[in-house]
Amino acid sequence: MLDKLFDPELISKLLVSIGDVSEVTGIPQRKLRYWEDKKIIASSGTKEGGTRKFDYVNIKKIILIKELLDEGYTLETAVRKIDERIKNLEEAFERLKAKTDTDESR
Amino acid sequence: MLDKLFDPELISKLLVSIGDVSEVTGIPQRKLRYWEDKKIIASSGTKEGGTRKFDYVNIKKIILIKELLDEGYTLETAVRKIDERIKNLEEAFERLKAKTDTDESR
DNA sequence: GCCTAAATTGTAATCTATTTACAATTTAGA
DNA sequence: TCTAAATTGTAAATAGATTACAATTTAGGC
Repeated sequence: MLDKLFDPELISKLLVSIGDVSEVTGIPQRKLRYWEDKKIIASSGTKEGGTRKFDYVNIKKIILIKELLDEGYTLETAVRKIDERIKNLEEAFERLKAKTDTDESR
Repeated sequence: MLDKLFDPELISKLLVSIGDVSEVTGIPQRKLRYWEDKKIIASSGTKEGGTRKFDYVNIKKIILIKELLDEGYTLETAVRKIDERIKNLEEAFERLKAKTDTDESR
């Protein structure tokens, strides 16, 4: 059944514009672009010459970075500290997506 | 902890543009606007005079409608048939959000 | 086949949202 | 006080979306 409460396949496809990410996270657009320039976060699904879109994992990452910045960490340190958590999140996501796939093909 | 794998609070705030919803679901933008006119789906977070944004539940709804249309149901029947499922989905979502709130304030 | 209502589609003109690329400014710590 | 990191400002151009008009297509009953 495709309508499990949280469908990881679908959630990972939800792409949010920079303006809306800015609203949700409280981080100014200009700063989000700067963080992307510095390869701290990545926008996805962006067509050549098109507009940035952020997915769930990257938005989560932005929120975590913000929390650590508010606690006084530098940007670099904040990123280093959440690195492991984000990696785990991504992996858990991939596992769930893979599981959904096999469930469906059964 | 704010970084549970699926954070319903965050997921419900992910707003997707009509163009991206169209890509994800395979339903043309024009048809999505028509469905909204007919009150079958709702766009949310749309500022006055701004652009439509669709949330997770409505995108899920669009996918379910599409499945039933492909099976040959009329639009009206399709909507009626998934009505209960969508209601359950919304309720489950609200329960999880409420739970997250209390968890955090503990 | 013909008729009707539902369902879908087309598109021009306009407006909103975002982009890039230049650079300037502010902040924190040695 | 000096330096590198971090952030911010903005103009001009482009991408993406809106509305509002209407036309067209489709399915089912007769």
